[in-house]
Amino acid sequence: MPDIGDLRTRCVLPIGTVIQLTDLTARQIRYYEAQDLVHPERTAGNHRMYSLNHIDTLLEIKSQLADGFSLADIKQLMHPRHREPNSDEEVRQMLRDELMNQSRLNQGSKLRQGFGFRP
Amino acid sequence: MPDIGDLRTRCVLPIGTVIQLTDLTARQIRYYEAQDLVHPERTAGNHRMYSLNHIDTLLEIKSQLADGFSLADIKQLMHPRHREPNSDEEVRQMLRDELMNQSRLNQGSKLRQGFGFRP
DNA sequence: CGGTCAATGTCACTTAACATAACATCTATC
DNA sequence: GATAGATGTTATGTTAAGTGACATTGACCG
Repeated sequence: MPDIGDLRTRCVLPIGTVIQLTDLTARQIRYYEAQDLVHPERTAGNHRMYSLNHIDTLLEIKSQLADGFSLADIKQLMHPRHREPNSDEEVRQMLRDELMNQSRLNQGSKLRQGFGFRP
Repeated sequence: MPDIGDLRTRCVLPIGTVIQLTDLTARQIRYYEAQDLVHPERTAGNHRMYSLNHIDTLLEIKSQLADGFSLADIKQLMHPRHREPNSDEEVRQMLRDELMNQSRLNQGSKLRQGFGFRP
């Protein structure tokens, strides 16, 4: 085995490869970066380079989007700064929800909807 | 974990990354390919793309070269076609030799030298 | 309904990365 | 000292990727 260091964190993948591995468009990938959801490194020539962990993140974003979350929501989930609008329990519920891949048929942002739990 | 398939065999690394990971020059990497020692895939635009297994191979070549083998030797070692000039035992000896990283101070091709074993 | 916003597509233009080919160089070996 | 193996260097062309502006689509909202 090569002495390559941590293969999951080393930024060795150009955006073209990321497109293949995630089935996202370059536009999407760059937009998610603009929204502060991924932070690829740059080459000396300013080209983005991604790690396998970045791939994971992007696939996670893709999955969350498919589940009806907005990018803002996802950002909240990834960096739980000061959880204002929802209680911790609600966040946990969201994560459980996501984990079980249920509730795929809603419209709009789940966080904005408040999960439809308050009677 | 993403459904990325076999990460060791998937050709996702451009030559620039290979240069970083192996500390070889582009010239060397392409030359080894011309000598039939590595066989990267190509993108639609004809750019070489390497897998982690290719990295292994290149590092192996680098190591063998450092041990005094010629590219022709290494090719023989990698594809033992019809072993003519040396007996099986000699080849095994070569491999043992390589494995123990001994005899680093010789000059010329080890195969051409005949290992200095015949009295 | 008309407007706004979020997410993405598309186009134009520029630069970095990579490809090939030819020639140069250095070092053993014959 | 000519030859062959391994690599450096340079020139030139093509592909991949960068940014920025504008268009589009679909929800939502007053």
